[in-house]
Amino acid sequence: MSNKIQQAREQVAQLTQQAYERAAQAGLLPADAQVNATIEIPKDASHGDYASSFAMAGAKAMKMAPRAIAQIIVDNLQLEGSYFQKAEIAGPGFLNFTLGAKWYGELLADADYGSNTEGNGEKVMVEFVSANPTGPMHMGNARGGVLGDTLANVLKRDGCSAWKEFYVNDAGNQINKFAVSINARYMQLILGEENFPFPEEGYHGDDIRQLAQDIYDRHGDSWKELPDQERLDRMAKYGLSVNIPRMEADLKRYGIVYDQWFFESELHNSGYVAQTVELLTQKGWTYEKDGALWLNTTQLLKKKFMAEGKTQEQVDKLDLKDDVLRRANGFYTYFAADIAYHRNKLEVRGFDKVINIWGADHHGHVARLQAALDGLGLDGSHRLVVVLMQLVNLMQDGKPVRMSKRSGKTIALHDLLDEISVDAARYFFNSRAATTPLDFDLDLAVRQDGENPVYYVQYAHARICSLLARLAEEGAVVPAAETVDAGVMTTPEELALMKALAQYPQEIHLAARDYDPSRINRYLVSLAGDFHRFYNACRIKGEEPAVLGARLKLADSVRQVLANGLNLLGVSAPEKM
RNA sequence: GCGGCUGUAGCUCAGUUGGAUAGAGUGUUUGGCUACGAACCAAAAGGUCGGGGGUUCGAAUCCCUUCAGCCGUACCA
Repeated sequence: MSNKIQQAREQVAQLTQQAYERAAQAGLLPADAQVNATIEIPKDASHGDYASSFAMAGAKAMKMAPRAIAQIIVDNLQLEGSYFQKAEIAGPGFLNFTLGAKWYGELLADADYGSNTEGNGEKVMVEFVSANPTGPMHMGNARGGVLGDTLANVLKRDGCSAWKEFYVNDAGNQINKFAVSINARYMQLILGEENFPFPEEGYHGDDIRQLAQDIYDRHGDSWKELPDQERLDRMAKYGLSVNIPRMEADLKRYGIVYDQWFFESELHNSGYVAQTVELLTQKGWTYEKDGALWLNTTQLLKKKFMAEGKTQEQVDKLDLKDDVLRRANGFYTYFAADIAYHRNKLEVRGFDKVINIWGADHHGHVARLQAALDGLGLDGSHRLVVVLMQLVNLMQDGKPVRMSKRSGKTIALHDLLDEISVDAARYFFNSRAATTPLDFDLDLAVRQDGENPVYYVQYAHARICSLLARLAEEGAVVPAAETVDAGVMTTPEELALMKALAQYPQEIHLAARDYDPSRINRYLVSLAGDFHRFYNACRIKGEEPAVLGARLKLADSVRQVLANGLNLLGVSAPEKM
């Protein structure tokens, strides 16, 4: 659907400018005044549909009172053939424009709801969840999952080419801890719990015991005699072979299917991490100290911040530190692998932009990763976008429940989905902008009633489907758009509903632009509300044919937008409830 | 110290480029189905937009300052 909101806005600017030029030519207003007018949609419908600040903004340049300017503009406006039926002066000098039948007619005639072209086919990757494969996914992953999945959907509808990716951290210390933990449980099975100490830093969850039990069931105590390193390698390999498909299945159940699962281990095994670090060295960004290889992050960050407009003084005040890329023991750090991974995204796979959904506790790593990519000449400062997601507070009985992976007391995603519907979970986790903490009320979440706003939206959809079906039985079908006269719909409820429909493409664009898919939730609730009010105020059945047809068309358009919007969120649009 | 996020109605939160009387849900109070779905709608009540300065025709929004809460500042990932 073309963006009717933008079109009307542009026309207000155009009409106003033309009126000004006409008046200037007639000597009524000073010529060649540069006026920077804003055009907005008034909150109060009695102020018209669009308001221009032209007269107020031009008062200084023209040395005239705003209302006097406004009067001359209105006198010289030519609205024939435009989207508008009238323009009035109000308040300190606002020019208030009211939409007419032409605009509403085009709106209903445009059937493709929500396919923008603003994204210009930009190749974008959204990497999200990327949970450690050492245990079940938790509430934070549940939020990040919806956020990333929905954002990618929104970007697609805005005209980008969006790719969904999961980065599997199957290398490094966490995996080592994972192996050591399984190993300890395995040895305890054989030797008895008291005869083999469980490592202080290990994972304490029951899932680790289960993995050890599985290994014991299959192989008995035959792994006990293996050399330590080989036994640990086998433990890790087995654990990952169970956990990764399990994560994939849990996410699929949650409505999330990735384009690619990318393994960190491949970056190491192929030598790409080493090669990337070597490249940084060639560019002069590294140095050796205490046996380790360091990245000169301080310099890179200073360069980045200065380029962003910070002063030397501000930059000097910052508490910056360099980072280790290769440890004294010869192993590469996670940071080194992350640089290589993002180089792969931008350089090897050629994404124009990469978006990462990260927990807010990782915010300290954003600037340094961008700076490292800058150091590679990849412009990470602009091409890497990190959406920092505030953590989820699990609430029960009005009190926060502390989560800790170490103690094993986490609420897993699959447990959550046993309690509440996927629809409710997906809607709930997308109900707030990523930057605000989310309180997840367990008591509320388990309720599957009207408390959750998702039902309000779904109900509107089901209501329309039912309505259309009922009328179809009586021979009243949705008319073709070109036969509909939108001008017969004049009640405030009908006008408000049509304007709400027109807002959809704009919402998609803003959600994409701000990386904030939670806008879609709020929009859908608002649209559903506009529909319910319309439904309550305007009857369809039994009305005269022109009105019946127009309202039927309107209801069907709302149904389509609700269905499209819910689909973006990964929430079902039921025809019956 | 330095840095990030947050502070708006009793509660949970919206608030596009600065705009007109700061909104919605929920909760409270009161109404509306012999009607196309009442999982709905309508009305009332509820505010020092954390505090203080500044910029201007005009500030929840921009700038400065200050207070409070959460988080980060590893040769962990």
